Amino acid sequence: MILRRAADIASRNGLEGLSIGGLSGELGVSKSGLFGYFGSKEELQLATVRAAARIFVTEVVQPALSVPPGLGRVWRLCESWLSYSQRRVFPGGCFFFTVTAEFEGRPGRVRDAVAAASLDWRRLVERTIEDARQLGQLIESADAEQVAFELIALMEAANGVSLLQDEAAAYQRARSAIQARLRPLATDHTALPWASS
Amino acid sequence: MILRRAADIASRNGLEGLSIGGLSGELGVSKSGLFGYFGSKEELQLATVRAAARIFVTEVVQPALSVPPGLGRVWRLCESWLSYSQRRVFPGGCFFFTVTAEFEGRPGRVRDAVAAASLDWRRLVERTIEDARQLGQLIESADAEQVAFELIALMEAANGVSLLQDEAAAYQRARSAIQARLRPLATDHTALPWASS
DNA sequence: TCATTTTCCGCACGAACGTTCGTGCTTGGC
DNA sequence: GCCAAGCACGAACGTTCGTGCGGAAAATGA
Repeated sequence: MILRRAADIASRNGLEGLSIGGLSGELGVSKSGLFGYFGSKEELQLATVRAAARIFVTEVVQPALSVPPGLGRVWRLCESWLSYSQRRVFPGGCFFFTVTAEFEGRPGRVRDAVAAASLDWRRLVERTIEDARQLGQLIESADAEQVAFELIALMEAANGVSLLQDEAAAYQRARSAIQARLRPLATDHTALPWASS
Repeated sequence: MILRRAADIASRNGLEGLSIGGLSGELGVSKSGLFGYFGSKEELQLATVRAAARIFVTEVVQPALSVPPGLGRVWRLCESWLSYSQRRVFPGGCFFFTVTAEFEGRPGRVRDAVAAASLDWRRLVERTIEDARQLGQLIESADAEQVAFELIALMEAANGVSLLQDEAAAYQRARSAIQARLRPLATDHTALPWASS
């Protein structure tokens, strides 16, 4: 798809750095032809965000849904996110990390779309943790929103550090920090999901 | 200073979104006059990074250096960073958060400067933690690099979340997460630095 | 086969970008 | 008082941006 390439570029240069002329040149089509597909640059940006969200779901969310709810799914969600970032599914690391930082300052429809996607992701992590708690796999007092905030923080930091100072150890740091955060919350310490891998 | 305004703009729109024409317009000077100061846009960007680093030192590092080394200084460092972000010293939140995400993808002198500043900051946090450990205020097994990675992750996440979904609670989340991370590392639980405030 | 519709390309426009140039105005040293 | 030097200005350069228009090519339906 055209939008796949657009998301690749945007993950590196941001959605403003994504130019219609540059994109059409890379794809070997005319600028006006590509422009006609979307009608405006903003629409191209919005379509790119949607396309990136679909890829994100395929790469991160769906693998986690293949394991049953509980602590195992929480861990798998983190693991598939880290893998998605580390494998450079987008060449500039996590698409939403780049684009979120780019638009957090200014208003507009693109910012709203990015914020909505980011919120969806956080809610998903929260719900996955809350499910694990209600299944009795996490202690009663576990605060899903707080834990989700912290896990996402660790994952995004690994993405950022590994990209800026290409330090692959960042991912291992995130992994062990996540395990250390979840371990005291688990009710059954003999069945920690990462012990088997 | 001219560069103060430049850093403000860049914290919102990035260093590429910082245009010479736009900046000169806001300052009421001519485009070519402002251009003459720097000679190129890249030089303006580099000067802006240096200016932002000076502001960062004043706002974050120096307040922490006013308290003696140890766990108290570690906490103060985190607290002044969160305050610096929350008070919007730069209107777009932490300057380096925005600019780091912008340049992590591509090469060049600006990226190197940003990466160096980011690394300096991480090293400072690591050293501050390591000092606390060697002073006996943290347990022997405390891993300064790992802890620094996690604390920075939490702080930056608070910055990002509060900007994108203007959710001020993010800062409180980061604060309590940092405390929870440091608490089991402290040797003297009766003198935790945040208990007094 | 022909008419109609859709797709996409070439081209051009205006605006904004970074950059250069020539020229006055200010100012400090003799 | 004068001259040299340095600033800051307006104008213009070439490029690239997003965007609109008209026509060729291709696809579609009868």
